[in-house]
Amino acid sequence: MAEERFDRFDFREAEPKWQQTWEKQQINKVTEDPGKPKYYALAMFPYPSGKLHMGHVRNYSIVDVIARFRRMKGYNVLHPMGYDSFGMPAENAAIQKGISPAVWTKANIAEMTEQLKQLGYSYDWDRAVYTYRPDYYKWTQWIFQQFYKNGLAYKKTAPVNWCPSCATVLANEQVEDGECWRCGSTVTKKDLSQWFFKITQYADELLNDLNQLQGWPERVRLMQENWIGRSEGAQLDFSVPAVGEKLTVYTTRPDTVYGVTFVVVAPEHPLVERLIEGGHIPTATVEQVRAFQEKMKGQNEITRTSTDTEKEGVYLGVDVINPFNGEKAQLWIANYVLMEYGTGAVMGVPAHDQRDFEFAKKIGLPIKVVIQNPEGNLDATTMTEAYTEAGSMANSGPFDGTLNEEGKAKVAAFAAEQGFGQGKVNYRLRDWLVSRQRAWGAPIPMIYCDDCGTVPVPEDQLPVLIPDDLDFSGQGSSPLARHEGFMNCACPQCGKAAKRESDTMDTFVDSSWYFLRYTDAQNGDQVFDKEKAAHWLPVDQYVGGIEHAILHLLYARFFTKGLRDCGYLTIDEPFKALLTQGMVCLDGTKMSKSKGNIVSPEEMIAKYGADACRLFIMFAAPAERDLDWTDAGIEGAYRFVNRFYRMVMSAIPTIHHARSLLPVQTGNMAAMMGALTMGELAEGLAKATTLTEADKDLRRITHATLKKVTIDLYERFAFNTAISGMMELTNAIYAYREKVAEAEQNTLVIAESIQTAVLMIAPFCPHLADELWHKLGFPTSIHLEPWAQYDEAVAQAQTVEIVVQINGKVRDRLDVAAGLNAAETEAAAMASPKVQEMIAGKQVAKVIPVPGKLVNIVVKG
RNA sequence: GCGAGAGUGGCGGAAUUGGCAGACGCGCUAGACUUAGGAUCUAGUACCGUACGGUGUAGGGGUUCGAGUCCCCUCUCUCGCACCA
Repeated sequence: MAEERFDRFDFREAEPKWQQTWEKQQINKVTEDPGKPKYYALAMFPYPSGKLHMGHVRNYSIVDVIARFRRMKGYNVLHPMGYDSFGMPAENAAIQKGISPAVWTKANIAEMTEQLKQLGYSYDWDRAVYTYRPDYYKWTQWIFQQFYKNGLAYKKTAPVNWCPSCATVLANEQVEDGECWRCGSTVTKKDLSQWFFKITQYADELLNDLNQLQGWPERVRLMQENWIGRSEGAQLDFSVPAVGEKLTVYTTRPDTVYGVTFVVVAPEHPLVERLIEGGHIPTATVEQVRAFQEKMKGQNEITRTSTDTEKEGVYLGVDVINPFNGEKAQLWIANYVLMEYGTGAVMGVPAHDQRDFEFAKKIGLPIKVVIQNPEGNLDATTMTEAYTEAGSMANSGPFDGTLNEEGKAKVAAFAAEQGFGQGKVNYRLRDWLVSRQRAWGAPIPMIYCDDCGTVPVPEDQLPVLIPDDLDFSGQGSSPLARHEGFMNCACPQCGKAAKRESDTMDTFVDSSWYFLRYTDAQNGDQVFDKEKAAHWLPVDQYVGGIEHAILHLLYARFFTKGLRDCGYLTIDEPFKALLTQGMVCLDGTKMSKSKGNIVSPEEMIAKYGADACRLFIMFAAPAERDLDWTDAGIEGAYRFVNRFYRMVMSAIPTIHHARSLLPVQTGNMAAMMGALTMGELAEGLAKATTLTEADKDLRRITHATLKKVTIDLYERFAFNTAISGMMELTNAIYAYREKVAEAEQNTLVIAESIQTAVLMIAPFCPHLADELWHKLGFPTSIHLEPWAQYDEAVAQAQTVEIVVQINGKVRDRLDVAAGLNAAETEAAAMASPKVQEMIAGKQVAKVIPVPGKLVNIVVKG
């Protein structure tokens, strides 16, 4: 017989063995089961860039632990995986290396799937989705058309963000500090006709429903709230006598409208052109205006819109009229007014807006106080900054004396009554620009016909396939636009020659609905079965990086609401709870290829095994926080895996011996193989009458640890403390077996503590756990076992140590019976001779007993 | 500038409800076992002090019998937004 390695968990042999066993037995396969509560655990699916990095390992380990734990707790768990596999890197590989994007993508997916399997994640691979495959993007295109039919997708010409390096447009959310989120190039503006999704239609709902998302981190909700940027105010029409038209301004402070001393429009405001065309602006000024416009164009958006940038502008030499009081106000253009927000025109109230104040001071424009402070001493001539606090309206005609907060609505109502304005809500959120001038994405399924206009590709002709003979030599327009066979088609309505849309969809469209497809991934006839979707959704726990706080999470929320309104979903929100995991760092900075500070999961798995890797990454830091990778740390996890293995292996003969003393019912496979079931153990221990103090202690620690770990995994996602609890239990088991004479050791107590420990470690180290479970004599996988039940009574200590403080300083420690009330606790403390000695001759002012914890005696003198 | 979060031993971190600060792990020290060990097991390890004891959770103040935890001020770091009218 071959020598069995006893001192170390042979992960090289055991991990692949168990992976194959699970796959063969299909233990991770899941279908709807009305007999069990459902649980949908989801990790953000990866882009197949090549190999897994530690960030992936962290993300997927967290979700796997949650999924495995929930399964053991009796839930029917949906735990899928897939690939967000359209996008630029594949196309760049095609351009640079001449490999087809599909081939490149497929190879990467194969490699990453292999690694995910090596890590022992419990995915139902039958549900995998691959966004680059026609069977997926067919439905991406189908959803586009549902949105089109329901008015949620439209085409318009607008100044859009353009990344010159990626040669494509970008959504607002994909511009970070004026730079392309992907390549970092400075983004410019271009006027183009592009497809948009009408996310702004849901602005209010997206904002309000954030309140429902109590399972989300506060800061993500806040980021979305800020991004949506709702503001309440009014639009007011100033008149421009020179051209006989209205100039509408947007303001959140209609209560200050009587304080307007100038009006500013964005340099690119159309009114400016009309004033120039009409000859209303002096020639010398026109030159200044043109120069100013040029200067603004040359400035990138960051500098122009930075708070630090000094305010500057040009007086157009034209006046506008305030409709409230008929007063004239100078019309200016200035750098700090943006065409994109509101109406591109603002009223200048220097007394009550800091920006206007600075501008007025610089230029020398008048300042007029119209909100008086409670002291009543606000004076335009002595002000050093704008007064933006509450007050009562002054110099404001019929509104004088009105509290300004009330005045806001009153002024807006008055404007509406008089026909020169109305209350208005504004959002920072823009519609989502989804067109991309790239080939490796889902083609937008639209056709342009000279006679019929824009015509959707009929549903039975979906998907619009990406040709596999694209020319990526990278010249001029996108490869799709250059592909004659793709571009030329017949109009579905009139049959005449027509052209296809050459743009593809933003890859964020693909990832906005992948979690819906998991509920029915192989459906060839529908996007998904409505009932299956209704069964699994919403996602119970979503886990991913904070970098998606706005982009992906906002888009997915929008898609959910959009598909609901198209009649395909019954939920309002896709992700009930969200956990944003921290980054994996090395030497204090995020691991990244460009910085070269990478620890490769591949090497770590090869050296320490998947279980040790998983354990370390879950132990080293709380899930939300950044984690510093250390070699010493994973060594520690590796040591613990082996220490745990030895603990169980050395106890197995004892446990099997205990089995032999008990009757075996026929057909009990586990019993025949020497195993004691958890039920038998509980029963046996309930009857046991000879438990020693050491036995009771170990049982108490076992049950207390089980309780702690259960709560940590169920309610807190405190994986690090769950693991530390298991380490403590391991230490306690070692100590018991070290300190209690062998003849005195209780086999049932040992078996209970050992088996409980193995069950608890199963979600973290699935291979180790199944190996040990098997060695203990169980014929079936531990991952099909129920989670152990803790006994509250056993977990409770019979005696507790209480601390006796005198004036807040610890002076004595007493062992007292558990469950004493306040008076009994106090009496126990006062009975201590040591305490009596220390308070002798002093006046006891007060005694504060805290049952089960401490007693504080306050003495004087 | 605004908003959010964080600051605890040599290091990662724990303290869940205001109640023994430093669990657990790393590192380090010593011992045992060993031909050997960078394996394993055992013990120790916040700081000052020989000790009795004292001091300690970024700094300062406050509430309380009692504060890492609550309140106020200050500092540092991280993230998000950044002239949004």
